[in-house]
Amino acid sequence: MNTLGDLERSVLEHLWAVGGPRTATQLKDDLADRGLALTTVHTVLTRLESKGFVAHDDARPRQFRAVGTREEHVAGLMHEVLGQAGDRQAALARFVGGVDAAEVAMLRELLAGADRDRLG
Amino acid sequence: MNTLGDLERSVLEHLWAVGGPRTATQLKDDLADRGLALTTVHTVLTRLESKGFVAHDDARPRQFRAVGTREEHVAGLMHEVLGQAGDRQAALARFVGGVDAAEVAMLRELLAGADRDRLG
DNA sequence: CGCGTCTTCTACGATGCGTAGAAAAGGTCT
DNA sequence: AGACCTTTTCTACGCATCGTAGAAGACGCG
Repeated sequence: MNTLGDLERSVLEHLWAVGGPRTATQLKDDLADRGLALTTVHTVLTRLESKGFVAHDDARPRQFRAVGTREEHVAGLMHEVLGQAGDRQAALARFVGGVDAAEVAMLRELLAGADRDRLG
Repeated sequence: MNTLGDLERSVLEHLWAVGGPRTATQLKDDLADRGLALTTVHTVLTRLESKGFVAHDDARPRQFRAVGTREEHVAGLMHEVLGQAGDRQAALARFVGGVDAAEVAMLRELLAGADRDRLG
């Protein structure tokens, strides 16, 4: 499944947070606390790209951007994880047993909405 | 987060499937298609144990068993993944958008049940 | 006590990731 | 055009994890 290193995750999350394209130099500065070399940022971006999380254009200072949103990614991972369960319903039952009240309320709303959609 | 290798996963899933304790020799035979050496099975069990997925007693042929169920594990992972979302509700919304109708029905039941519990 | 089994210790090769230098490619300024 | 700086790519090293298992030690049975 997914497997991102710490640095890969940091870079990707920064791109998600920024929401737009970013050059390697900008990213290096954005993550200045890490004190990374520019080439390190490039390597990580290349790896993220080969994993399908990032894309770049061919403008001269390359513009890198995240493919998809953080929430899409998380939802996708959740489905992937759920797929590992033998008994999906049992796993879902345990899962909802651990979400907080506000989220339960929201889920109920969403599910009701899904019904309305389905029933026209 | 989680990070199990292929073999570790196979062994753990077998233990989940079996549901009870199993010796290293039994496991080696259970996974005979892999053609593993007994020591390999032991190594993997030891690693799974150090990760908290397996426990053994101190009977003479050691009995290894899974700690927790597969569904608990999956539910735990789902929470872990959800915790990575910036906007949990958005992630949940996307997530439920991708579960099938039968599961949606079950979720609605579960959530209604949660309400009944909460309201006494 | 001696032998077979079970358990632990140690290790090696492959892969993934953080990290970055070296080199190549491309633009800029005079 | 030539020299120079920035950007991009190539290559690599060190470390951790994992599949894999040999070697050696601990244990129980005949």
